[in-house]
Amino acid sequence: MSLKNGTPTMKDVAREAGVALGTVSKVVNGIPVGEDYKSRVDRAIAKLNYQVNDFAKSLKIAKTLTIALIIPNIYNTFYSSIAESLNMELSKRGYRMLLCTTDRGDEQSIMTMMSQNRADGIIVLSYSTKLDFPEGLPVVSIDRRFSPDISCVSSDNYGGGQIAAAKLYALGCRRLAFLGTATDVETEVTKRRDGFVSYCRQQGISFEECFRTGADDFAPLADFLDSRIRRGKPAFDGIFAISDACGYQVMRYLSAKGLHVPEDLQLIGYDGIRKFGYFDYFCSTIVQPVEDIARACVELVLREKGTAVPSLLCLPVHFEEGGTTTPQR
Amino acid sequence: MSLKNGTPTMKDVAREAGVALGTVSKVVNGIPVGEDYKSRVDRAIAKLNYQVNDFAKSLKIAKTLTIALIIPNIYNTFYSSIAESLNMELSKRGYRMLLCTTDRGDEQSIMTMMSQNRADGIIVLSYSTKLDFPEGLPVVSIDRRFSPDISCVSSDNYGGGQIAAAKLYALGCRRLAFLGTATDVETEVTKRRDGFVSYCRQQGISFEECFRTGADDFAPLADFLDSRIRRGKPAFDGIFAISDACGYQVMRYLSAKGLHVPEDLQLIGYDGIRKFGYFDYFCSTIVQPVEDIARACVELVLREKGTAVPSLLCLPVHFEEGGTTTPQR
DNA sequence: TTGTATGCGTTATCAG
DNA sequence: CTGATAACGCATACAA
Repeated sequence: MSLKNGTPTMKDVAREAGVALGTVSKVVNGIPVGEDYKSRVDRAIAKLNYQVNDFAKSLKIAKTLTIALIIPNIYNTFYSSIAESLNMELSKRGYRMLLCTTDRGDEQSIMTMMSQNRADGIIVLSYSTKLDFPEGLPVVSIDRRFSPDISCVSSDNYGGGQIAAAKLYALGCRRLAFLGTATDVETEVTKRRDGFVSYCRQQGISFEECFRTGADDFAPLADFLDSRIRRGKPAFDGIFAISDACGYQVMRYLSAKGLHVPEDLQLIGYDGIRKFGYFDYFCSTIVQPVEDIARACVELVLREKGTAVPSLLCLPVHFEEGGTTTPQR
Repeated sequence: MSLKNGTPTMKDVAREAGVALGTVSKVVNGIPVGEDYKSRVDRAIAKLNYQVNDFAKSLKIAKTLTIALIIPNIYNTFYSSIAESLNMELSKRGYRMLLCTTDRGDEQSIMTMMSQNRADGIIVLSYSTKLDFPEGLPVVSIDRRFSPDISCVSSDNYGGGQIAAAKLYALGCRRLAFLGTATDVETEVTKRRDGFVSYCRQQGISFEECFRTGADDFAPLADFLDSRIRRGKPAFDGIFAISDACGYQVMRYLSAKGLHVPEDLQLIGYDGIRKFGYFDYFCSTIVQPVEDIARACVELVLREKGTAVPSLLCLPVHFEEGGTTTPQR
């Protein structure tokens, strides 16, 4: 008989099993106890359908069993897939995820909020203005290096850029273009360009590049594309866009100009975003290993204090055909 | 000076303010205390940057301050926008959201999990097999009526169907088609068809309909479309698809067949999903009021026990042009 | 109105 | 190895 509201407590289990409270706690936490004791406790737990109260536990061990995820939003398909994978990985380990979106609201108040007693660690994916983190809280960042002692997890942006260039070249493109975003904050994402440029230089491939200032500022790219289109023919035959979203905008613009992809020129994006989250890709793309990234973040943020952590962890990417490149042979 | 780990407790505040512990608690919870007492406590709170420990509070008041969201996944753009809005609305009221995705994992174990002591209420958006909810826990459902005493919030599916039919008709379509999904579980979503059919009948518009068995079963629709295309011309000039995702699949199929949208036929979907979550719509669509739905869900699930709740709450939708209908004048 | 004491469900300490 | 018992931080009935 459970005492009051129906949820059995450890005390109930102890009484049911005829053992002391501490013994139950030990069994629950996997601390060795006598064989017969253990089985009796196990039976009582099963009978009462007992489950530990996370709140009491948290209070006692001074851990929240919660990891905060700071992310711009969750409706952008890339962010949401990251969030989903993180959530799964965390709950698999008995942690909950506290979702903090920053698009509408100041990030700093969020930081102070969780510095108090709401999270045991922070996973942050944010390209926005500088934020400083609460002392002593493990922080793992995605795609951005805040400081040497804050682990950063990202896809292999540099390698991805190389792959994109190599792919375009292999598909017959000889004059390439990189369309990117010139952010005010330095992130790993810029390495996509570096890898691309590196490959082009190394192989002696001619290329151009153009940058916009943000995701909502397409004008520079439009001007650039305009200036490179003569008599309906573009000055290049292969484009590497810094993201699928950027690539999509480019495609839309090109098609408005009467150009056809991939016939007139081929295009590769980055991220691996699918329509509706699970249909076809928006464009041929360098796919980020979202699940691996999530797993790495969780492992790092849950790491024992004191163990050495890498300052940067790059996970491999791969190319996926998505209709904006000519399928090979 | 905070005692041990740096986080000040109520006791610290009491000592700092020179009042009793209970007084601090009262101030924090807005219970009237003497004016001078209150100001002293407030000052101490500010000085120490005190913040209540949610876990201790939860333990004491036997509430988790947590609402569970049960949803198939979070990468589908519609689901993720719902999740984001719910999260914002909940955190605005001091609640956290516990995200439970059901796509990969059994839903029932989730239910029992939260019946124990993890959530004060449940918001569920799931079309999957029957699930029974823990006793005494407030449950609000989206798009599906589990039982008369479980509030259901949805967009005005019936009205949306009518709007779609009316719109197509107003745009000159005279032979319509409805493409839907025949689910095994009855949901509010089916009313999209009902509203559509109702309008057609009422106006004497001829129409056909075809159903698939699930989102991953496009074959029936393909067969249907095939059989209705003669010499490159479809037997109808307007399509209402039960969702944007369905509409997108249809568009893709039609374009593979050499048909042009909206020239050869016009198409309206449902949901209001944008590419990448914030670009243009995939198709002309009936837009769901996601934020309103979220707000309604939160209000209902947080409602005081005993207050009467509606068994069904329909929120208005509206049409948005998305390139698959001919823009009006 | 203010202060005190008790207990929420756990874990951890320490004596048997 | 086991079993009482003392916190953890807070809210609240109860006493002052």
